[in-house]
Amino acid sequence: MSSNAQPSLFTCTQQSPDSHFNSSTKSKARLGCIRTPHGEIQTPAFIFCATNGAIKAVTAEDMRVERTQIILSNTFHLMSFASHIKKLGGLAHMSGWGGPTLTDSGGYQIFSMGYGSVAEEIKCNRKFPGKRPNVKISEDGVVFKSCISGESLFLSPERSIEIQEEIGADLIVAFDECTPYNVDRTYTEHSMRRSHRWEKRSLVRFNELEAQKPEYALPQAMYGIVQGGVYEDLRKESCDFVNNELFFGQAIGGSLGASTEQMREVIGITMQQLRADRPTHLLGIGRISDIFDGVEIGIDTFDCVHPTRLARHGGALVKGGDPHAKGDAREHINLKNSVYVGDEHPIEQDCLCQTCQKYSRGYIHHLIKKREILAHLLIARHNVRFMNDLMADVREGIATATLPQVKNKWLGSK
RNA sequence: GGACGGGUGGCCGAGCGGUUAAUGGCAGCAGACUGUAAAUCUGCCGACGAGAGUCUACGGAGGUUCGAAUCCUCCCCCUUCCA
Repeated sequence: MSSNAQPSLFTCTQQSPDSHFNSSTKSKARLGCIRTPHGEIQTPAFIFCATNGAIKAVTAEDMRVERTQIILSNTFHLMSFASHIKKLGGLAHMSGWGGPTLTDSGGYQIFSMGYGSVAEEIKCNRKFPGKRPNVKISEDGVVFKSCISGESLFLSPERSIEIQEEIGADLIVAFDECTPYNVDRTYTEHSMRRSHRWEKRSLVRFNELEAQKPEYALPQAMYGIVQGGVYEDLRKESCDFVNNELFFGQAIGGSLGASTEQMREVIGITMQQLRADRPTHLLGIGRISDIFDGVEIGIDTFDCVHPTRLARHGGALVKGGDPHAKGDAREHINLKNSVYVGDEHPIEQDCLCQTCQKYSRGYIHHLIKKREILAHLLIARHNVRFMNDLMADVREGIATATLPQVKNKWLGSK
């Protein structure tokens, strides 16, 4: 390991030229580079979720082969293992990945551990108000009752940062609470202010730990998080907070609303307020269309479980969406569907992933039906490459002012 | 030849007088999935019908009963045990 590693650095290498995304909106898409002790990330980039320190169903080697730049793991899921990770050489080394990594702070679990179904609560109108018997939040921090083991776990800003220091990711995230959609404004406001206080404490602890680090230890860099739910004034207040604290980067978190339209609106408002000299991450978002929306307003990085989870459920991402989809257009094909029986074509004819080089849809369909694990590996691998190629194309589109054409290629002209 | 236990929808398997077109599971057919409690979850799944609904169904044939997959009789198959 390098003994004199430089701290992480973000440079914006190209602000979008005067390419107009549509007649009325100027694109704020930009190219950048995040240099970390474990390597560089060309942005816009997609970050894959390796929650437990592993991408589900894809080896680190295969992630690399399929042109992955960075992966993300989770403080909450790794907290009881963190000291061992340090002994094992840190997240990047231990996992065989070796490249740039990021850890999320565990703030999302304050939310997800509280509610059974994450997706329903974060954006949909759940019929009943959320009650969270498994999570107790106080000013000090959060006690989680693990629904798996039943044990009580405690996370605070200081604890989260200490754990993230042990895990050793290049990029770490301040401890916050991801606010649900279905809470009132008062809750969102109080939660946001508490998250701000927590983020300050995160920063204090982070700076202490960085200052104490021995020569050989790799420096880390911290992201602040913007909260405020769907409320414009709260988002602004939160942006002001993040802008004024000494974070390396900034992430947009919390509930982004109940619909794609609302999400665009919330992110749009937020991006108008955030400073432009820091790398900006959009937490938890990763549909193809959402990525274009985000890139257009200047988001640099995204992370999402969608590509890898979808793969395990039989969904393979395809350019232009599913030609067989009956209802709403969707961005993937469902290889479980019987139309793929005996289909000799690869998932995508022009895809260069290892799966598409060798395996047919018909074979993968068969593997899914027989519940062979290999199905997960093959589809996940394709989806990983798909996202990486998408982002590479997006970067190319920004560089050559052809982003609208790139968007059309990946989303179809519908 | 005798005794015992069985034969239920594509398969396995509950039910043992009415609320049963018939619990479950598997298989099948779809859908969902956005800082991973997720190799998960949801719906459909006898036939015809868009639907209301109408048929046909628990080995076969009779019978008892207002009413039978469930009780009785005979027959046909199968398991195990005894000769």
